[in-house]
Amino acid sequence: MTQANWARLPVVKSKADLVYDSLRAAIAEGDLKPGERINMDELARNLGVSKIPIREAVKRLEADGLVVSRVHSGVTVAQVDAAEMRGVFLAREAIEGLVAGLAAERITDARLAELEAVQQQMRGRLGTRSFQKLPELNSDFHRVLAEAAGYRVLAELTDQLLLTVRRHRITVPADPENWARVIAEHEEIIAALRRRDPEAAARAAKAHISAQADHEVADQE
Amino acid sequence: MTQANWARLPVVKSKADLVYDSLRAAIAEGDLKPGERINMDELARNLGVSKIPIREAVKRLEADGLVVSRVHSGVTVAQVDAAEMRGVFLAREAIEGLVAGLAAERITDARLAELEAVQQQMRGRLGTRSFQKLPELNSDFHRVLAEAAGYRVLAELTDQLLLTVRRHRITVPADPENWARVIAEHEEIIAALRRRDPEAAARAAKAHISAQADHEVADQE
DNA sequence: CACCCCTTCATCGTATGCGATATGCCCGGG
DNA sequence: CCCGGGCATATCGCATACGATGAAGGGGTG
Repeated sequence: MTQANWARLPVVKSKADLVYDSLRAAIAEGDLKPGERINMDELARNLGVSKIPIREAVKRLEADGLVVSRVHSGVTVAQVDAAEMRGVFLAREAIEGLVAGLAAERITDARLAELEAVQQQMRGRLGTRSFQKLPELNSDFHRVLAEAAGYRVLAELTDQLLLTVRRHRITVPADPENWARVIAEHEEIIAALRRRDPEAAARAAKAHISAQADHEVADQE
Repeated sequence: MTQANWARLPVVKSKADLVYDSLRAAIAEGDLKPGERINMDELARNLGVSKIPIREAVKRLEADGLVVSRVHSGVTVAQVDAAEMRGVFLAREAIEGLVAGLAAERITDARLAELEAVQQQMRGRLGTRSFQKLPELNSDFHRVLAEAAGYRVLAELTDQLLLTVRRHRITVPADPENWARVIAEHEEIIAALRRRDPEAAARAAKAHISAQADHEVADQE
């Protein structure tokens, strides 16, 4: 039964998988910006592979909603619609509230330590004002939390939604004060997890997402 | 800004898209059962196309989590892990509660009529005991409801989660009494929507998913 | 001078073919 | 009788090549 899970982690990665990982990371990091054109032939030449692995990677990205392709007119990185962001945050609030409640019930000490390690790194990065690593660490925090909830599907949903938020956030400049608030709210979630208090954890997680939503989409209307 | 949305509905469908639709439908209907092997060469011969469109379709299905592929050892329809189903239902409860609440605030009369039409069809199918169309209609119901919430992302999440449930449900025989309960609970959701009562709609939707979860995963442990 | 059509080009979509590799069977040894 | 190694085969992964189609620019005409 766990076999199906391991099967999704291919031991040997095909070239298409490597291209997929590369492009996905580039989109997540903002190296490929929304609306930017992707030329498949050029990409194939640059990476030293043929178009086929490129096409397969692009198809997967399209299924993920990260790129859009119009026939015979190129592939572009998907736009993040500001109006949709509100829906994304609402979904995150629902899912991460659920996740935090479940995690409080069943989180192991090892995973709690892992979460605290991520939190510690975020504090360090904030202290040295090296902000560029913070989005990745923030993703790690939410991913570890979601994994602690015990259901793979919840981790996947969390990852998927947070990626959209990261892509949207690229369009706005870094804001140190916001990161300080994020880290403080993460601390509250961790505190509730330490007490194994599902109700408080869910409340803290929902408040965290809600506050972030206010920060990111309030000025859009 | 809405352009990006329309771009995801390609006007002209490539062969890869047709193969994708075909396979996805076959998996949803249960014609391709979990664990079943998919031979790409054979599929290419049967459909009269080369392997390339097949491969691209399979890559998209893999991104959707509907198939798993191990290198040089074939592609199989993904197993639906019974333990994961509990997580899927928890996620659905969170998302569809949110969806129903939003829908109650902003549903149009036209869309409400659409929802009632689906409900009417389900009643008809139950009356004539033609159960095989009910899963599809049930998907329609939840899809229309999610679209009424106004955020594309919520509709996509709903669709994705419900597809997993449908695939799991294939493994168990049809149960007329269960469909009667489903339809009754749908009616309660519709009633709350008619009154434009977000709180009641959310409560009814959550109760609906929760009851279904009890029905489908209770006997698994 | 403006508009339209036609040609040209760039880019996508797909077929074919070959190399790589995991799987399963068969045979020999313990 | 059971187990391990080697070979045949099926299947996948990728490169090359060609056809199809939308986009853009230039020239001609009203």
